[in-house]
Amino acid sequence: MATNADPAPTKKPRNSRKALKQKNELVETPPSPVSVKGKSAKSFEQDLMEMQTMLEKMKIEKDKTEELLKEKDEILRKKEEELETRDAEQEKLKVELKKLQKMKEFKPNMTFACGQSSLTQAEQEKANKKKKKDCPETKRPSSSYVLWCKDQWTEVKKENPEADFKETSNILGAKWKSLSAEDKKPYEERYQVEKEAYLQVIAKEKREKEAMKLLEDDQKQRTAMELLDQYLNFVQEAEQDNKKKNKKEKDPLKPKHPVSAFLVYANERRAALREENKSVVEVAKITGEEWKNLSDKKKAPYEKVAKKNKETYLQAMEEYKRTKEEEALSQKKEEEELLKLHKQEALQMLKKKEKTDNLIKKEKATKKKKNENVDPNKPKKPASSYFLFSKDERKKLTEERPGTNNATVTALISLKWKELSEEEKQVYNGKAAKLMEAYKKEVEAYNKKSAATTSS
DNA sequence: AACGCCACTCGTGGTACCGG
DNA sequence: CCGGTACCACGAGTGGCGTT
Repeated sequence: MATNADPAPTKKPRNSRKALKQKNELVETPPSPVSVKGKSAKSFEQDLMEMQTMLEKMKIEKDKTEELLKEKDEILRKKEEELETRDAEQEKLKVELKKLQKMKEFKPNMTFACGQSSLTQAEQEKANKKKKKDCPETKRPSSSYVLWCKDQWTEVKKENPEADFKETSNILGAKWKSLSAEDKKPYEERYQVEKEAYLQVIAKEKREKEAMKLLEDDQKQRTAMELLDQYLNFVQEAEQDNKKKNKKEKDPLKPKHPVSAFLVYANERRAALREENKSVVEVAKITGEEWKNLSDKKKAPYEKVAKKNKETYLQAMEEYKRTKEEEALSQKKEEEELLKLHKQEALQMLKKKEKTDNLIKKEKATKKKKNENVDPNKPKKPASSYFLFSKDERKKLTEERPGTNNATVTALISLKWKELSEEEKQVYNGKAAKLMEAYKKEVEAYNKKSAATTSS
């Protein structure tokens, strides 16, 4: 009975859609039972049938929704699995991150020249700037105009007390323009003197810098090797105590932070609360709550203690800072001494380099002189047979295939020469022999001539 | 005057401090 | 894991100084 009411229930995707439609139809057709009441019993059987089919349909519907639910469950499960794997991945990443962070703590007792150079560059710049401020000879000299301005400023200000900076500048500018060359001369001279001194200082610094760079370059290799060694050691150690928590190394002498009023209170309450078997977290929560509700009057004693703590902390901190500064100062001095030593070493190196450079230069110069000393009139050696062939062939080849590069052309010539028959070679050999004869005659004549000039 | 550089300030976010 | 506080590092913004 019910089977014919159901068109095709077993397949899923399409049916589920149909099921929905059917459901809607069902919802839309409720008047039948209502009308049943009003109408006679003769349609009762019909109603029963209808209800049965309805029931059947609902059953199917239920099955389908159950199936749908199952599918949903499946999807959810998959999602959960995905999340879990993602969590695992995150955990992995965390571990990696921790490793990386650990790597950050790699503190070799030296720095490689690369990093060093960038570091020292920044440091040097800073130091240089500070130096400029500290000692006047490294300061860029003021121009003659500025020097003159310094002299004239107060005077102009006296004459024009109302004038502000801009106006005073304008007056000075006008005055300077009207000044004769002679009046400007002393300032110009002063500027030149200062400039000269400044340039010397700069040149010296530049030279020292160069020398230091040389030294650095030289040390780079050695440093790199040692650094590599240290790094490898570090990696090994890092892997060994990877499980151990790695906290920053702290200065044990540094005074500890003062305990706040709340912490004083919490510490006092802790013992009692722990006796009540409260957990750590509970204790924290309870003390926090209690502290919030505590009146100012009751808080006062704890605050007093905290205040005292802070005072002693500040005192200790001051003392600590002082000793630290002293340490830093002595260390700085040491470093400066070392730098001096390095500088000397570097300068020596530079001298050595300059010496060798000079030697090379000299050698080159003497070679050049030798060449220059050679009489340009002295007959030149004649071209060989291959040279003559090459000249001809090169011309031909470049005409035949323009754009071919020289190296290829030369290679081709060489090949062709090797493939050349004896007869063909003989042509070039003959030409070369003739040239050689002519050359010999020229040399004879030249020798006679030079002998005559030198004897006279 | 115009420009670059430097020191300083301020706000913000992060962290250490204590206890088990 | 919790509380309040102080400190630190860092970036952005700003005023002032030095140089041309």
